[in-house]
Amino acid sequence: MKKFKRYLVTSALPYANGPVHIGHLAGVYVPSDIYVRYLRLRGEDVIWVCGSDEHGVPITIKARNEGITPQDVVDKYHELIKESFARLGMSFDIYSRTTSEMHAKTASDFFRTLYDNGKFIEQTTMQYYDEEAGTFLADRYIVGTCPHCQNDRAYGDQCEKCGSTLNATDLINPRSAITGSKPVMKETTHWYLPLNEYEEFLRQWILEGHKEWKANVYGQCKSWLDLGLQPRAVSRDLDWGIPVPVKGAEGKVLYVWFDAPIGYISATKELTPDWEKYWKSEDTKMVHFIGKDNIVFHCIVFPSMLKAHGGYILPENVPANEFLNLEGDKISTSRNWAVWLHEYLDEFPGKEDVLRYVLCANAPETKDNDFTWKDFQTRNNNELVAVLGNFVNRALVLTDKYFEGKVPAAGELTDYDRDTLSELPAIKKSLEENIENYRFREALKDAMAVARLGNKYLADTEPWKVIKSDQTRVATILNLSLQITANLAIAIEPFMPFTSAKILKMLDAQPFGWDHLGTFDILPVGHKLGKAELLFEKIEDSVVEKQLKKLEDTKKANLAREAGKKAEPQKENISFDDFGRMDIRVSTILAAEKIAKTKKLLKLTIDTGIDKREIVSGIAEYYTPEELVGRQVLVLVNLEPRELKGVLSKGMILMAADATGKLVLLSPGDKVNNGAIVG
RNA sequence: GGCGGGAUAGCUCAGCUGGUUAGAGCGCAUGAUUCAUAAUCAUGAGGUCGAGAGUUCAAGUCUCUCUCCCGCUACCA
Repeated sequence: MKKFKRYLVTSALPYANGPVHIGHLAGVYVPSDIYVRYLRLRGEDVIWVCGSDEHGVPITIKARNEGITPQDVVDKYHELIKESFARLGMSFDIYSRTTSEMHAKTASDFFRTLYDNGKFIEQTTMQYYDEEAGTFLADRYIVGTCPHCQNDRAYGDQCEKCGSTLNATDLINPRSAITGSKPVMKETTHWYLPLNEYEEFLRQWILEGHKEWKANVYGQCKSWLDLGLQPRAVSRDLDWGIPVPVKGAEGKVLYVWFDAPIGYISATKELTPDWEKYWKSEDTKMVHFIGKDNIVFHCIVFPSMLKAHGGYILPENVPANEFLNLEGDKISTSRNWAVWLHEYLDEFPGKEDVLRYVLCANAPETKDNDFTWKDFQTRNNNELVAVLGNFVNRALVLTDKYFEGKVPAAGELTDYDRDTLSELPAIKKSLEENIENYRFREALKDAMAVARLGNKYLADTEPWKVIKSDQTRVATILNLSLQITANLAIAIEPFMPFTSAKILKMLDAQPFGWDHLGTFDILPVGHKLGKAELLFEKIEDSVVEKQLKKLEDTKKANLAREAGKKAEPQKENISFDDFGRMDIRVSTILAAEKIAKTKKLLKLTIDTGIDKREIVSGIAEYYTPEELVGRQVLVLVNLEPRELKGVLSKGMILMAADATGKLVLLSPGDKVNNGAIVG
């Protein structure tokens, strides 16, 4: 195996348009902190860089909605994120931001190098332009009527009501989100990174060279490569971001996905003048910690950028986690369905490690996982309090009671003592292997095994009984128990640094290096211990109930918001003649069948009274074919026929969307003959 | 529909290149114990490894088909 001299660890840059929640933590930051703390304990040369990702359209939109500047938005969240990370003990060597001067220069130079070396394709296309604001409009800045569901607040890239993916040019009656004016098409030039030219290199590097990557990561990459890569635009028409450093590119900035990963480089530069050692030496091991939504950018796009630039090393591994759900539902910032880190820290002071423990023990390493407050409570009470805290407390209290809080001398060891101690090196080995292979859940179990070992040792040796007959033996037992406690402090440090520090304080000791793990003379005989205190406290049902109530309230608030949503504003007036041209008839569904190879489409055979015909309708998600047959519905029969998936659809079934976007059929209130005119 | 990931004890998950009676933590039952935050320790119950077929002396592990869940993607007149 390749031997590395130093490590460069990066964690996905959190996007500065909101606070950090438990999903971010479990997926990215907690695992990377564990990894980095472990490497440091081993005395490795390691740096860990991260920072806020502060460019991009969503931030400008948020700023506009709140009536503040984009800089205000990112300042606010950058500070909030940075502070809450620090409070949770995230041990970044640097937590920077992409609005820093260093980053602007680094990203700009990076682009310029690629530009000068002819690595980009320049392409001129037509895009919407707002003449009133004098600016091109990003997809998100164009609002119009969705061609699918008639929602007149659809965005240029997506309709949030029906979930359709759109192109800005699909919108009916497009208007600018900035001024409300009607945009015009105008020529614009952009630069594209021809990813297709890197396909072969990526294939070799990933598919051949990194078969050891996690299944989800490797699989995603293979999927992308097999589909074939397309050139990807790296610039945008926007006034928030890093200006494209090319003459004539005024009003254009680097695409946020181009500049964000370069933020890792900028942050390293800010951290150390030696930055090149970490980015350009083959004996540096670079590891990107990310969530699964970032796989393509870190495994395909960024490596292609680095390759195009030349001189940079590539990541050795990209351990991406899946997603964490909350109480059975997907975490959502917009629906406020999350446990926010800053709120947790305020509501659970002194319980930083509890969250770290629970998120690691239940991390979505191989598949999406669920965070529940009940599980949080159970793990705290039955594992942290009962196993870890209890063992440390027992060892210290017993020493205090029998030896006035001084480390007693170990006499001759029994076979049982030796058997117990021999477990530690094995635990250490397993712990190391698991961390080095990014299996943090298993690694945490190993660390906890040290405490379990200690509890078992005390239960089996029964010092509280032996003390009546053999004080020397008890001295040995407690010496070993305390050595195990010291071992425990080392083993849990990467996972629970606060608790580790507390144990050290109780032992009145300085941090031990990783090398001491598995040894039994860490604490010298006669050493006076500090004061024992409880490491963890039980979490009562009422605390859990309070959090559940909070989430329930969020749900209620969301429902109320949905229900209270104002109806869409009325559309422009039309003439009676316009209306008269629509031919809507009452019809009966005679047959319904799912169209193969689609998820939403049903082929309906209907009796319109005029004839029997087929209509394709996208309601398969809401109605089964069986329940449709025999129902009377309203049908727009003179709509231009259109072929869908090989079936000619002659007309449209009228439906209404409820608050959740679910489509509901409309039927006559009483039985009416087929063919009856609606109007 | 295509692609990727997942489906293993009540719950949360390990099971690497196929090899003896399928493991862990929590929960449950029983027993032991009282130094400890009613914490601990031991023992046990509990699994046709999503379904079916195949390859093999041998399959949770490989192949095929199917079902369900998650993500990306196509489909919505």
